[in-house]
Amino acid sequence: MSDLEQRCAEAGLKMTGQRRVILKVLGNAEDHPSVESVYERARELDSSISIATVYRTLSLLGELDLVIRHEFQEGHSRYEVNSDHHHHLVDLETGEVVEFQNDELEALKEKIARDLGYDLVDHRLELYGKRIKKK
Amino acid sequence: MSDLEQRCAEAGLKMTGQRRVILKVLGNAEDHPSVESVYERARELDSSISIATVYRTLSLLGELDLVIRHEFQEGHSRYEVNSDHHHHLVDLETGEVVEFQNDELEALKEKIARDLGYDLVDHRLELYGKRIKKK
DNA sequence: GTAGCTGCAAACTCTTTGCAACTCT
DNA sequence: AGAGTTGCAAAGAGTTTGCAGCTAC
Repeated sequence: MSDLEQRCAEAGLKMTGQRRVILKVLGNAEDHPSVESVYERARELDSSISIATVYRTLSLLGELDLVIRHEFQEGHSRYEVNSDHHHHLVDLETGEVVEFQNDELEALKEKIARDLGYDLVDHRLELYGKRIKKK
Repeated sequence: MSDLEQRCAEAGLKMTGQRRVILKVLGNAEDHPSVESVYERARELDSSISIATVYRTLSLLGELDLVIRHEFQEGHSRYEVNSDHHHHLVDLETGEVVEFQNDELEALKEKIARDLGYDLVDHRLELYGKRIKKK
């Protein structure tokens, strides 16, 4: 049983065939797939799966904090398994997503929220850039 | 003629009654109104205005960089006039949006992008928090 | 005069939901 | 057995668009 399946079981979710497939797709993903992509990849493993189930499952997994839902400026959601905390830089030319992490940044945003009189609950930081061409 | 109207004219937009009304609503807004809010406020000034025109106008103004379109995690867009650069902290309990600016943060995100080999073109930073209760 | 703008309604995209059948525990 | 899950199709929210008439320039 995969780690994700384990955590779902602990949360009281029934481990159906469809869920196993979706968890497998998410676990194998090396990118940040859209709902549509998850659906397509899942269908390759079980062609009877419906997109409603994909939506329902991703939404459940999001509530359990097993996955993170992103809304990059594209008009739809993308998902990734919630492992280590990091942020994203989106390559505007290729759509590729680069992950990064920066402690100074983490401390700074906590401080900003506190100075404004708020407890930081969540945040969103995305950079959009173009690759510097080497000569 | 307002500054916004001036800039629209320079961009070659026809200054219709509807546009004047929408620009006035945006200029007077002290919050970050949704399309629906802009529509409602505009209708108080000209009850014949249609929501399609509001969408079309906001979209045009966005292309001209006269307004900024935000997609806070709410499922719809919000707009504000593009003046000084700043970021937003969204109060999760009231939906209120607090603006802030931080030079250290600006420098840091430039540095992060550069270190990853990218020229920073755009970015998005939003904090979501709850007001610290005073006893 | 005419290119551009408008209101209306229909269409579109992404997402959610009611329901009857099915399945994991 | 029974609560939870599924596929399907319909509905929902937010947004865009085709079209015929109108208006700023």
